[in-house]
This record gives sequence, C-alpha cells and structure tokens, in this order.
Amino acid sequence: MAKINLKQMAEALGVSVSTISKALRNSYEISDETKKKVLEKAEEMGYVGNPYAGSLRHHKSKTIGLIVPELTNNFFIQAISGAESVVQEKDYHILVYNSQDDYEKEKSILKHLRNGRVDGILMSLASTTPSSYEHLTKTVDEGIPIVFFDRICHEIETGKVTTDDFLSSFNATEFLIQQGCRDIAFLALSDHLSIVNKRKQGYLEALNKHDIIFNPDRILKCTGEEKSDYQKIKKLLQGPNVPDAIFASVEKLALTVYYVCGELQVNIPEKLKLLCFSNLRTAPLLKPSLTTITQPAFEIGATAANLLLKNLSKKRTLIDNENIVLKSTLIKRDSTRSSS
Amino acid sequence: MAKINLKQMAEALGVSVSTISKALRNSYEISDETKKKVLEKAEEMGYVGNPYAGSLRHHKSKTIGLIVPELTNNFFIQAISGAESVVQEKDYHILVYNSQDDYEKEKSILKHLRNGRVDGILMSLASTTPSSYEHLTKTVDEGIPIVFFDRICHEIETGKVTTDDFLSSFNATEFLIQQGCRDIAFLALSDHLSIVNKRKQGYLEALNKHDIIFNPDRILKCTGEEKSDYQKIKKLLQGPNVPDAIFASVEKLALTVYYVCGELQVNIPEKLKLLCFSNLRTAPLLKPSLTTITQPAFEIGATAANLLLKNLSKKRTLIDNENIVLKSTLIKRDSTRSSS
DNA sequence: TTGAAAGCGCTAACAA
DNA sequence: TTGTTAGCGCTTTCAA
Repeated sequence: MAKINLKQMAEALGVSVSTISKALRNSYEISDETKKKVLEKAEEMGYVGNPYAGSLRHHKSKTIGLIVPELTNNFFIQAISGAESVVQEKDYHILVYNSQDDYEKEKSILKHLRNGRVDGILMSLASTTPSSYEHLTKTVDEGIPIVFFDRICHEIETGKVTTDDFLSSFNATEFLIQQGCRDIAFLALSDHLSIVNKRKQGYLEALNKHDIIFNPDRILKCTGEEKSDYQKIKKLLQGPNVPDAIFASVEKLALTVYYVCGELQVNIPEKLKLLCFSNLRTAPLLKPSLTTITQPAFEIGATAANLLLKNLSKKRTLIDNENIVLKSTLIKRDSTRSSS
Repeated sequence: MAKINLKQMAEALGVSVSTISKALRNSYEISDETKKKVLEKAEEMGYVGNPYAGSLRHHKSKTIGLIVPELTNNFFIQAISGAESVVQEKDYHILVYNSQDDYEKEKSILKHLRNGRVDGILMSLASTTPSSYEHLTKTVDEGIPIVFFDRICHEIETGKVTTDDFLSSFNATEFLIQQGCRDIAFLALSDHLSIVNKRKQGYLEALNKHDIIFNPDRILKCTGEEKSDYQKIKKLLQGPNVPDAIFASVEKLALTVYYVCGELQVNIPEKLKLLCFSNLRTAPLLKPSLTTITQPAFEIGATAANLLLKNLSKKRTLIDNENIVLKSTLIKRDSTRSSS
C-alpha cells in the first residue's frame, strides 16, 4: 500500500482533481452528495494530503520552529511541553532545535529556518549571543515572526513572554535578609542575558533597601560549564570570607552548590542558605529541600505559542512589541530555614 | 528584504534558473567560474532554498518525526537530546510530538505523518496502546520506516533500541535481596509495555532464584495517573502487611513513594528500601539519595536516530529487524542501604 | 557549458 | 456544481 494522492483519488472516483480538493476542504462549490462520496473514499483509501505541496502553493507550512539553549533543563522542557500542547490543538507542527547555548549554532539554525520551512519561531536566546542581533532582525525582516520567551531580546520589537524577574528576585533576596542573611552571594550567568541582569537588579535593589553594602566580589559570573563553575563556587565557599547565603540565578548552579557543600561539608541551611530560580520537580525531596522561585514554565511556553499563532492566523508577520509578564512563585523550603 | 528565490537569483545574474540550481548543487555540468559567481551572489542575497519545493520533487523531506509518550520525563528528554544531536549533524530536522500516553493521540499523530511530512519516525509507544498495531504497520507499509526505542513494539519487524531490562531488573532485585529484603513489592505500569513486562520478569526470576515465594499481591498495577497511584501506594504502605522494599519500574512512581513515605512517616531505607529505573539528575541529592537503574538515555536516542538515518541514506524503507541493547547501570545509594 | 521545459501534489482562478 | 489549467519553487531531462 503506497501513498495516495489526489490524482489517484480522482481516477478512483471518476471526478476531477479539483473537485476532490474542494470537497476535502469543504468548499461551498461542491454538492453535499459529492462531498460525502469523496470523504468516504478518502477515509477508505487512507488519503492524507501532502503538506508540502499545499505549502508551496500558499506559502504556509503550518509548522513553527522552537529554539532553546538547552534541552536537559526542566524549565525549557516544560515550556516546550506547553508550546506543543497549544500548537497541537491548532494542527501546527513543532520543529525543535537545541542551540546548545552557542551563538554560532543559533545563527545557523535561524538561517536554515529563513526559507519557508516555518511560519514563525519561538525562541530563548543562547547566553553566548552577543549584542549583535542581525540574525534575528534578518529573520523578522524576511517575514518570519519571532516570539521570545524567558531569554528574550529587548532590541527586537516583537512579542515576548517573561516572568517578573526583577520583582521575584527582589522578594527572594528580601526573604533571605529576613532569614538573617547579611552576606548574600549571587551566582550570575552571561552578562548578555536580560533575565540574568534583571534578577541581579532585583537582588541589588533588595540589598540597597535594607542598607546592606554591596560587595562586587559577591557576584560570581558563572559560565554554565559544570567543572569551572564547580571550582568557582568551591573557591567562594572555602573562604576566607564565606557568604551566609547564595542566590543562584539558574537551577543548574544551585545543584552545583549542593555538590560543593557536600564535598566541603557545609551545612545548608545552618551555615549557608540557598535559593534559586528552578523548575525542579524534586525540589521538595532534596536534602535539604530547596527553596525555589518557580516560573510557570508550561504557561510561558503555551502563552508564547498562543501569541505567535494568533498573529499567524491574522497573517500578521510583524508582531506588536509587547511583553507579557507572568508571575513566578517563591516556594519556601528548608534550604533557607532560619535556625533561630 | 523579502525571501529570495531561484528566479530572482537568475534575473540578478542574467543566467537561467537551472544553471543556478546546478551550480548550487555543485554539478559537474557547470563551470567553476559560474559556480563561484553563483555562490557569491547566493551569499550576498542570503539565498536559502525553499525546502518544500525540493521535497515535492524528490519525495524526501529531510525531517524525521519523534513521538514520545511524555515530555516532562528525564529519560525522554535525554533521548530527544541524543536524537537531536545526531540529526542536526546530518542536516535533518526533528518534528516533536507528545502522545500524552494516549493511544488515540498516537494514532492521530501517525496518521498526520503518513503523507510525506517525514522521511522516518523515532518512537516510544504510549502505555495505553493495546495489542493492535495497525497504525504502526500501516505507516511502515506506506514506506515510512519506524525505529522504536525503549517502549518498543515487538510485533513490528524493524530496528529497535532498548536497554537490558530483564537483566538489570534481575540484578537490582537480587541486590535488594542481598540487602536483606524478603518482601519486595513491584510497581508496574501498563501490561502492554514490553519493557515493563521484562522488568517484571527479571524481578520474578530473582525472587525465584533466591527461593522467595512470590505473592501476586505484591505487583501493583499503577496507571501513571498521579493521584490514583498515590492512593494505591499509600494503601500498600499502610499495611497490614507492609513490604520491606519497593522496586518501581518507572521514575515517576518512585517519587510518589517518597511523598507517600513522607506522609506516613515511613523511614527509607530503615523500614523500606526503594529502588527504581530513573534518569533523575538529582537522585544523589534526594533525602535519602535514590538507588537507580540508570539507562543511557542520550545514547539510546542517538543510536535510534543513527539507525534510522543510516537506513534513510541507503534509501531503505524497510529496516532490518534487530534489537540493539544498551546496558543500564545500577547505582547504589542510600535508599537501599542496609541498616546492619 | 548553459537553457528550456516538464512535473512533483496541490490550490484557486476561471471556464463550462 | 464540476472541470481545466496555471503555477507555487525547485530539480532534472533533454536540447542547444
């Protein structure tokens, strides 16, 4: 049994190709009787239209590209899951790409999408992407709309979906201060990521509000590379001046802190309080359970997908510059428990 | 700046469309001089060929479909990551679908892929898929090869990638026995999943070898639905006859055991030893750290993708019936520590 | 070495 | 209400 096409259907039914095509698309031009006949035959023969033929005709692929900097990350997975669920509803398809946090790869992926393969793009920037966004502007200019989520690009005017990074970071830092912390280290990632910067601002603002003098050495610029981050954090916790709390801007870094503390026998939360942005399902089961700022990752993905699809259905290729902000939740657990 | 096509390139260079096409594909028919000219212009104009036009011509889409029963699952994510990494190398694209462990959805996804959208499929079955594989055979019969991984379908003759489920399960059970357990409960999932059955067989065989009489009540048939599984496990652990160990066939169920034990104040591993198949990155950080049978998920995905791509490049649409078996690793941690 | 033209499977404008 | 036909962007055969 081979693949069936319109022509074969037409022959089998003794009508023309266009009649079948119209019947299948439920056109008003076709009689109910014929429609029924065609539909039945289609079912019988297992006819499924070739998507690429149609795509060629009307320049729509009904597929969208989703680019993330990492795949093995709970946040992105949940976001993908959210996007997939809305896209599936609307009979769109999702092409998934992993930029591996690499600017060059990101450019290359976008280039491959700039040819009609996708109708639109959902993406989160690589942390190594510098302040040059030509690959992004070019894509948008060629009529392929991009909706950013989480690791957004401010410089491109389009739809963006983020969480309240500044505020949640401010609140979390303030919470640490309330727990008695006075010397809070902040584990940052790339300077280029707006979300990391906002989180840093929230942290700084909270210190400022509580008259805690900010020590620039307390901002550790991590890379995301496991080993070097491990060493950096180990050095931080070996002293001589050991902070009394760590605020990790991303999940991965918090886990590294657990491992370093294991090696150095630093007791969390007695000696060190720990808190981070994270979508780890097992946060409540860790030893100690981890206080997290949890982002509504699934909703972020779903919202971004909805925004994109809404514009696509309106045939709008330029998306209004708006930033949809969803709320994160601070979930207090043992890693920030105050001993008093 | 709009999208550029061959015709526009041809006009810009004052040559014919076919010359450009050939030059771009580095045909021997074209002079080096012309090729150079064309390549330069293509670069300059940012030309990227429309993939669907070519696809229509030679009935190859250079994209593969990847169907998983869940997305928020470390095993599948790592597998996707592995597949993505090899596919990316070969300039293929990946369409990701979530069957949500639902047979109907699985059928519908396959139907949508049976029309040239993809050149081949990588998939793991939904646990609700009954012993009727028409949707699979139909797909293969229409010339779209499927490579199964992990949750494979024995009945279809094609390539499959799994782990040594029987043996690793046997070893793990034996390990529990060596830790002093005599009454080990097994948390199963759907009867239809061959991997779950193999894991069950390994468990039974180990009991048998050690002359432990098997009590059928000790096999709990879970559904994957969080709440009902929670209740089932809670009932098991409330007695009157409480097992001294639990072997969970999938990760999700082990986490539920943690929560139930938290509620019932059952001490792991003192009162209950726990072990499961899992790819959780935080297994070492849990309280207590979790003994796992860890599958090489990334390799599984990569191997399956390689097998599929190898066959596609040979234009083979029927893949030899072979089962590539990769080894899992039993990682002993605190959840199975013997108190003596 | 280059170009003209047919055709992949489908849609849509137009004709019947 | 149905059929004919051109053409989406590309590859490829055949002719020049």
